[in-house]
Amino acid sequence: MSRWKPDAQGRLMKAAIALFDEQGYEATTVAEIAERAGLTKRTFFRHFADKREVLFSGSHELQRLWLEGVAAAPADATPLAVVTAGLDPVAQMFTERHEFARIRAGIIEANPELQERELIKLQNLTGAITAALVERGVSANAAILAAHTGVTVFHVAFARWVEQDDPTAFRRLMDESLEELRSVTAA
Amino acid sequence: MSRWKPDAQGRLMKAAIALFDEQGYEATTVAEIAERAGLTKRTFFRHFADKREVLFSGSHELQRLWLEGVAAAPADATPLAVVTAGLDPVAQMFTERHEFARIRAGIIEANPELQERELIKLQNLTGAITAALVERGVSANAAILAAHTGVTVFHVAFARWVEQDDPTAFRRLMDESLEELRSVTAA
DNA sequence: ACGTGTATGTCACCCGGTGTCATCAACTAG
DNA sequence: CTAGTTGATGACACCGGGTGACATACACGT
Repeated sequence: MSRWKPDAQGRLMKAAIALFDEQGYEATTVAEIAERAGLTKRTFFRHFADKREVLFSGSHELQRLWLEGVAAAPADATPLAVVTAGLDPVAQMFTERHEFARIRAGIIEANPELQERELIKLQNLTGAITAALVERGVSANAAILAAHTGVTVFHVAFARWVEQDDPTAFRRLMDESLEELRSVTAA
Repeated sequence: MSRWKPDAQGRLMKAAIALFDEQGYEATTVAEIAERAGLTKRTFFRHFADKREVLFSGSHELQRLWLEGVAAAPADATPLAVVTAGLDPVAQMFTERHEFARIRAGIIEANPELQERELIKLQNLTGAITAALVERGVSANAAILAAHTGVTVFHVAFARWVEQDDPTAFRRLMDESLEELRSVTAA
């Protein structure tokens, strides 16, 4: 027996999401979240850098999966093909978590603070993908634009995916968005 | 004679930028900014929704100019051509403020909080351009992707522009970024 | 001269976030 | 078995961002 109940971080995340969903993000204090998890405010901030971060621990996993897909792309693939090679594992992960993603997206949509955090996570992701491309020998300019394009496709498709009911539609929605983007940018 | 010194908002902006540049964003308190402007903390928050916003009052002007350019685009232009029609007035405005833009960009680059705010301003801009396109009869999907593309081009070119010394290079850098993006997305 | 509107000041308050020290079970060394 | 160490947590004081409520004093129209 350990001294503390296990998985304090997970308890905090669950308590936070439940409270945000019940009564809203702003109306929920960190002390409330901690209390529901059987902990204190000070301990919350030992596990999460700030109140928003409790909703974004998954962004690391997203980045890891995407970069795995990038690393697995064939050596002769175009920069954009390398980026989109990351979409397969990503789609798979999200498909298994459609309901959770919807609840979380609803919370974020209602709060500009949380949208800001989401956007900077996507920008960090863009930066990581750019670095991976440069590592493969892609020029800095092409890398940054290919990464931006891929993340935009993900972002747009994600928004469409949470708005509809089919959990398996994510991969298809990303392909459609990419096709539409191609047709928009075609001179 | 009016009771108060004129342009309280402008004084607050100038005081804020000076202090952020001198001693950093985090190290500067709102009370300090207000004091340098001859006002109080409470009055600062009557002019700006929060501490970050004092650096972003220009985003409204950017959006206004861009949308003007969009409105002036020929009726038969492609969605992306409509979006990029906004880049002319935008480039002109920034060209006249290269030095200011550099200082401000330096402050923002040093602070994740400020980067978040910048990103959501760009997202708001994307939304406004999307709405303008839909208003012109463009489909929602094409509109959102064309707007994202245009804002990405602006964003990438802006970062390159503040890193070099020629104030007049902005328009050219945007054209180059757009060309690179086209070549990246070309199947 | 008298109300009305408006930008500001004052003050009290809440909450997010941090630094510091104490606590106490689990582990490890001897 | 005992003593020292480690590591997650609690307790507490504190700072700064942000807000609500009320007071103040000039400008302006009547």
